[in-house]
Amino acid sequence: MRMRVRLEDVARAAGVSPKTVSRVLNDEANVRAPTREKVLAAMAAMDYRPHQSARSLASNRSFLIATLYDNPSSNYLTEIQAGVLEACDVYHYSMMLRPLHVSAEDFVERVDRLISHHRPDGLVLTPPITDHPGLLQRLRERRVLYASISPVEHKGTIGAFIDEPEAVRRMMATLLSLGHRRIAHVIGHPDHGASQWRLAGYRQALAEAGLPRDPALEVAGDFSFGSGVAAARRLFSLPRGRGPTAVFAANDDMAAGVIWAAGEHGLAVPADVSVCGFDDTPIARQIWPALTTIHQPSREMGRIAALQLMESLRGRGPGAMVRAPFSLELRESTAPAA
Amino acid sequence: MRMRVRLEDVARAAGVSPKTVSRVLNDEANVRAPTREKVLAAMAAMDYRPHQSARSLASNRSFLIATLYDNPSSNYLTEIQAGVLEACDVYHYSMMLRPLHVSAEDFVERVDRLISHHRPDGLVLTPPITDHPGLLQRLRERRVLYASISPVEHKGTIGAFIDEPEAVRRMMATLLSLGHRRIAHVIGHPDHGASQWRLAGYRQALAEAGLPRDPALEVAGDFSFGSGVAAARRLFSLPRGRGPTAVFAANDDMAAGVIWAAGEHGLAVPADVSVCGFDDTPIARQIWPALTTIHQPSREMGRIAALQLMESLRGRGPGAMVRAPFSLELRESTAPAA
DNA sequence: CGGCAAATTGACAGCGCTGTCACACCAAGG
DNA sequence: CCTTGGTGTGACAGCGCTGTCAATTTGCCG
Repeated sequence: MRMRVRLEDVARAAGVSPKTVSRVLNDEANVRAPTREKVLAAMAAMDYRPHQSARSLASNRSFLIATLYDNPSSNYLTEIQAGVLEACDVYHYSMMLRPLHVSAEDFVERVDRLISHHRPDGLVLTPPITDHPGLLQRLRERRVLYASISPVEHKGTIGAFIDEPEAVRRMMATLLSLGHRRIAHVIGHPDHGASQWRLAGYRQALAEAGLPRDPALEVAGDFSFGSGVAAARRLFSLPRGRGPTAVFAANDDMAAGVIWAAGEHGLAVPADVSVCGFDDTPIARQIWPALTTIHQPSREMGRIAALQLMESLRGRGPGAMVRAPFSLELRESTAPAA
Repeated sequence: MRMRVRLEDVARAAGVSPKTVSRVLNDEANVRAPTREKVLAAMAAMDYRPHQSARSLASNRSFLIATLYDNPSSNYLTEIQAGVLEACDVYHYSMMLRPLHVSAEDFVERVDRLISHHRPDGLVLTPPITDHPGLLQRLRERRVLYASISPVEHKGTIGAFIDEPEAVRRMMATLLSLGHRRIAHVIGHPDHGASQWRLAGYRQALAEAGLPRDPALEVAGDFSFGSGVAAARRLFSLPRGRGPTAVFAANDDMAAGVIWAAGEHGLAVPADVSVCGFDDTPIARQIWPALTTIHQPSREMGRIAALQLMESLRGRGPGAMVRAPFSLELRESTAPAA
């Protein structure tokens, strides 16, 4: 096998110094156009591939970003991940993935070790890691740049989000307009900001519609399928007339659990009870009946967050917190109240 | 912020040469126990973290493995991925992920570029990439080590697999013992070895049971939920008495599609038709009724494959193709034939 | 105790690239 | 004509670690 082509070889071929090739490679200013052309031509002709480790060592950058998550929903995460990878492709970065447990004793320390070990140039944080005060503080101390997806606090943070309160309002309006009056809510994992927004939105919508709030209809979950099943069992065991005619679950996995439990209890969806979710992960279309839900452009959000991160790494402006559009997907799991 | 601790600093503190610290770091032979202790103590005391890029540059290793996939099933992949990450943790490797399209013109070239760019020490291949002759040849040419998960050809390859023919046999035996005689099969993606095994196993089981083979009951799919729906629509449209009483789908996603289509056609599962899948991905428990399926320990297989890879990278033996255990999960989607 | 092989340790030169700074060159102004 | 200041390019010294090979120490034998 041929020896690898090094920057020095390109320099020789182009008749310039290695440093000039380095300049072209890094897209630096102050290289005359003809020189740049010559170098680019030589690179192409020799099929030059820079050695990342050497670049990292010399320049103290890693061309690596790490995506941190602690999320039981593999569907959601796969989407985010795909978006981040798309963005990495554009900027010739690579990505590493890191599953974590926010509630673990050594959570911050683990991230710390990750940073020391792999020295990523930046991080992409996903909920609920976006909202861990201890971690955020540590990152600021270490001057590690990060982008957040759907964080609770937008100020001073770059990343992507959707207008959650508005989305919840739309979902509740839909259920109310179908004539539902006894609407239950399956609450998400308490560590997630999204759980708060969705619960608050649910309560506010009831209040605005002049409906009473029934504590029996607010059931705790943790975003997992199983917790949806458990919550639904409680709801469907309520005495006649006190149970819900519609269930708004804080995410799709739990909504799927609710539908599963409905089957178990001999309830037909949507004839006996309407069910809706949130996020529009693939499972929303893979269950029967297909789930009415809020479509959250997770992949796009991953892409945007990573782009913001890499642009601010490159020093191209400070980056921003970008609002992504959501949509309400009306499918077969909801129907007019009986 | 303190300057980073370098190997040289540890050497000074331990009173040995940098090279000796390097030896300890790399777990090399020929370091006396007391020396090793001293060095380890100094490392711990100073919280030393080696600089990966420097290691890579000097030793021409990257401590990186790449997992390549082209698989529509995010559940399956998430599991594999988790297993590979577990193994990476043990050996202090990192992993990168690469989605690809085997059928793309430039498939091999893309992998080639990936290798030149990131110089992973090894690859983990997942189906159907495990069986792309062009790629395998290229990898051998470039002397890139790889581990395969469920490849068609085991010879000369390291990785993990399950005894597919035996698993299919068990599944078919179960359906037959429930009294089913008209059993349909939804075939997987033609590029995947698993599709061949599962189809062959299905046919063989019918033959051994003395049942006729009905081409109308063998329907093509591609492992996706949607293809399961499409296949089932065809099956459920067969004239009375010619349709199946049980459907064996080549994976869970398609089985979920079949159940979805059953709902659409007003067929009850399992009262009117039994359905079973293969893989036991999370969706198997998240639909109603829960899916009878073959549990494939995907996570474990990912872990094993990555371990085999890293052990052979370390020169600890040649690595092996390891058989992982499967199990039949009897759930609610199957029942005796009507 | 000398002598030899094996085990252990260290000196040194890079790995392939970029930061720093010096130098060469040019246009405009005095 | 010589400055001045900006722009473009190159020389050189590392970045932090490991491979090579030589030097030293150790263990063991007669």
